[in-house]
Amino acid sequence: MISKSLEEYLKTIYILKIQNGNIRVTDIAEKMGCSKAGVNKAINHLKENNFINYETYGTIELTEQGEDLAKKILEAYDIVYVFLKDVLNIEEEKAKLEAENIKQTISDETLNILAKYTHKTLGLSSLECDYDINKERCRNCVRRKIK
Amino acid sequence: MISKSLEEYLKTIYILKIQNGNIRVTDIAEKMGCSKAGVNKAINHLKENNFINYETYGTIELTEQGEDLAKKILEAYDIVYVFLKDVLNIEEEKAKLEAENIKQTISDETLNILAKYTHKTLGLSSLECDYDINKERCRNCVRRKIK
DNA sequence: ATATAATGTTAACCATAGTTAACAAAAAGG
DNA sequence: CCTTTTTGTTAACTATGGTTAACATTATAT
Repeated sequence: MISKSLEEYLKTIYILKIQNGNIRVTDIAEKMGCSKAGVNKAINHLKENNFINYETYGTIELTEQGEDLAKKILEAYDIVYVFLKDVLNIEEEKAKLEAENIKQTISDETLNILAKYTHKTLGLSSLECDYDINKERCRNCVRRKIK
Repeated sequence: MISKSLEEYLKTIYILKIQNGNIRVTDIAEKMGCSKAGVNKAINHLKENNFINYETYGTIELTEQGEDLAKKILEAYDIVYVFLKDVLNIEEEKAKLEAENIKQTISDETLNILAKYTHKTLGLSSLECDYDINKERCRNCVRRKIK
């Protein structure tokens, strides 16, 4: 298990790789509002734990394990975000900020239940929701709608 | 602002004072599953921040500020707990554990919204819910039911 | 090609939040 | 009342997760 702090770095790396293709320590530091030294430490921890490949002064590449975890972190974020925004009707920007924090303290089981609850509440109850964060995505899940 | 860790100590002190009347470092350490040395450090921080009165080898007393915050922390816990248990139908013990964690990352505003949502969802929609964690409790709020 | 700028790394430091082990004080029992 | 036990405190240490400042490396521009 990796810390929530390192998960945030991993998530940022994943997002930046999709957005920018390449990825530099400076980009991560800017995006996360922290020092390059902090990023350097984090990526070395991520490397030790086999979530990224990295050699000093080299390029940052996610391993399969790293990509899987990054996706899972984003899934967790989305589940909480949609619940806050569409079920509780919390304003978008506030919901984003809040989802970022809340997702870090929710268990996988509760996330699954919350995803199903949101799905049902938003009027998709005729469709069977088989969402499981650790397995395949539910093809009909409300989450797909915001992608 | 006090850390989430110190809030947990404060909450435990408040609960133990209600349950046991008096309160000792050892009680807190047992309840929280940590060392007495850890408790000692925590109560000194709480003292510095005016949440408790304490002199070395003396008795621990909550200040007004301390009692207010402890109550607020318990309110936050209850809001999340009831939502998890009665809205999401999560099993009681799991809901307790989870509420303990989740409450630490939710803002006051979102807690207020969640309390109102739970209230409405559990079929109390004919009653006006004016719950605000920083003000008076809603007299008709679902939260009152579990007390 | 080389000076300069941008980027990345490392060392030394800080705060939080805990630990164990040794010690001090208070309470309890005989 | 004095010994033992319980309780509380302190010092030294650990880990995480940051920081700044100095330095190293790489990239860029002329």
